[in-house]
Amino acid sequence: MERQTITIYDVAREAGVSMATVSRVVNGNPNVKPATRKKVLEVIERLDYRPNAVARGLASKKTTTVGVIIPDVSNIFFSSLARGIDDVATMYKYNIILANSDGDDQKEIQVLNNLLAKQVDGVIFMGMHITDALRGEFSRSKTPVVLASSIDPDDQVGSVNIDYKSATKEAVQLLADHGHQNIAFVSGSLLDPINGKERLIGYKEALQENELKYTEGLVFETKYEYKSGEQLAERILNCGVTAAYVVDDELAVGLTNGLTDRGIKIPEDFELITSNNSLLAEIARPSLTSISQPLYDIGAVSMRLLTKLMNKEEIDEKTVVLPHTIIQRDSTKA
Amino acid sequence: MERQTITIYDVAREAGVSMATVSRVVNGNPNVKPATRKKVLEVIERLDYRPNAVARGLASKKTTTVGVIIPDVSNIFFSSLARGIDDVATMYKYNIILANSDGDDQKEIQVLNNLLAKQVDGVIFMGMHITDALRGEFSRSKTPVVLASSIDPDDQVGSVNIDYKSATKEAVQLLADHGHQNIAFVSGSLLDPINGKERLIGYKEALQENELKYTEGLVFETKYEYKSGEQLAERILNCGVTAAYVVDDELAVGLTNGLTDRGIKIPEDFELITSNNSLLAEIARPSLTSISQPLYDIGAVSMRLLTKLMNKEEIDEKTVVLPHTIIQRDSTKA
DNA sequence: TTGAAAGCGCTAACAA
DNA sequence: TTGTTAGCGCTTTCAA
Repeated sequence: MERQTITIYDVAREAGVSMATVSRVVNGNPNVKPATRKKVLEVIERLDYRPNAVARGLASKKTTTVGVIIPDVSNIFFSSLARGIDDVATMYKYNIILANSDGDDQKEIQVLNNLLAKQVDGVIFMGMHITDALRGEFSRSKTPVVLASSIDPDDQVGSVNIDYKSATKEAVQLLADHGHQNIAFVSGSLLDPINGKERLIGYKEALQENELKYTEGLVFETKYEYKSGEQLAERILNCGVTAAYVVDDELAVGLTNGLTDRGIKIPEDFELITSNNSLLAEIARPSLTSISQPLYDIGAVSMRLLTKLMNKEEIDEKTVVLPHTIIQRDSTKA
Repeated sequence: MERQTITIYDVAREAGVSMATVSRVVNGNPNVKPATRKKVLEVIERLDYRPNAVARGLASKKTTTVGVIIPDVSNIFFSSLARGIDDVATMYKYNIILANSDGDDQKEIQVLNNLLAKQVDGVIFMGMHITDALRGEFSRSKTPVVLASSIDPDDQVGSVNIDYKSATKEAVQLLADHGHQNIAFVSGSLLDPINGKERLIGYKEALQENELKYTEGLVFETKYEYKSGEQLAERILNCGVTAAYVVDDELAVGLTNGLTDRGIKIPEDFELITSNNSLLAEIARPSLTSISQPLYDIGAVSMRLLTKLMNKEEIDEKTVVLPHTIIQRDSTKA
């Protein structure tokens, strides 16, 4: 009783038409007489025929699948992007192959090649920085690539981001407006362009416009982890800091809890602004004032852009910048 | 200057061997003379040949891809599972196609069929409940299926879970030990077997063993959302409840914050235990005592089980039950 | 150890 | 409107 796979050929024979005709009705080609279409559809139904997407992919050179390279799905920041990507992908009848890279340069390349071997029609990449090697792989493949919430100095590929520099500047400005003299910049690796090029510059500009001195001692480089934030509390206090701009929510919550555990009152004694407005910012106590990056939208728009690239549609602008706002919560004074 | 795709045929010609031989060396078939292998490898390198996985899939009827149906990647509970799945998948050279279902019965079926059309070698399903329709689809396809953190009364397919009943019982026991008379059971839909069959029974058993009366009024059915938890605080207090077992972390944090906002001191006036030990339980203030489900491991073990199923290996037990513990934090008294 | 050749299930000219 | 016929790029007998 082995279940026999029904092929297009079986349907053609049963319906008394050619494979081509069956293929046409399956693909919604209008050049089929209604009566024929009806007959074929009936047979398809009766035989429970399901087209084999792999064969289709080989013949048409389209897999309706896109590769998504993500540092870590279990990180709420990236998974929010991923959700936006998948929803739009589904909307356009694509599936996504999701591959975790841990932000590791080697893995990223390996994963990319694996994805290309699977003939994905496009790739969405999330990562903190783009190595030359990776850039090389991108450009030698003809497969369209879009960076989601990742920036590349020379934008050969599409990308969707917010204006990190301005956003940071606004956040730091808000802190300066509240009279803080020592405002910390709490970041992940400064080698990542979003931190080192965009945000840090925004931070410096804001300081400058408020006639505050920039000191390297107030720039804290650490990991995007809850624990790291917690541990940072002590060091930050020792530096006489009274306000901080933090680039990551998990880190920010760690810092918040670390400060609170040391008896610091937020926002009375210390004000803090985080960057991603993920659920964590809302959940934390006190809840965290945050730059609102439209994470879901960044994912969604990235995928939308990718569909255009895959269709070779005319693109007005390969580099999309989405608007951001600042959501005031309880980690800053009203 | 169109980049010509290099096929196995090109390699064969350049190396002066047949396609079959190239195929053998690519697939590591030992029946190739070392000298020949070397020659072929050189040509592959020189031409930068990359095998087309789609063609391979069509010819071999294996895609080295598995489908993963997930209610929502952006939910930390599921994304933790997903991470475990992907890591093991990578280890065994599989890729995952991730598809969000929103836990919607219709979508689940649609997504499953889509995945099967793509000829995935196996499917991992996460979802709160399995409808008959879905069960039907599972059994009529020959593709192996594993449920990750989802239970099915008649276990036709593989599954990996913890013992929800016992875990719940232990949690409620701990609350009863602390002298609480009115312990709430805060759940998602009771129609979902994990809640309605497993956990609720564990709750009832614990009550019974402590000679506490079971009242429907102390069973709260709501959504797995932060907001829902927050809103529940008022209702719960009105019922004279002094302790709660909550099935979901997001919900639990919502409830915790809702209670705290109303001036309730946790754990002094109210004790609470949650179920998933995700990052949220750690981040919340007070931090939440939680059943520790090894989420990553459940995902990892599910995928491992699936590889066995796909290889038609002998399985000792299709239904895996992983151990759980209770992590004591600050939402319960020491 | 190697090669020839028949598919895998479908799409897409091209012809009719 | 429909059918014929090449492939798509690879794996896998079967023979040599």
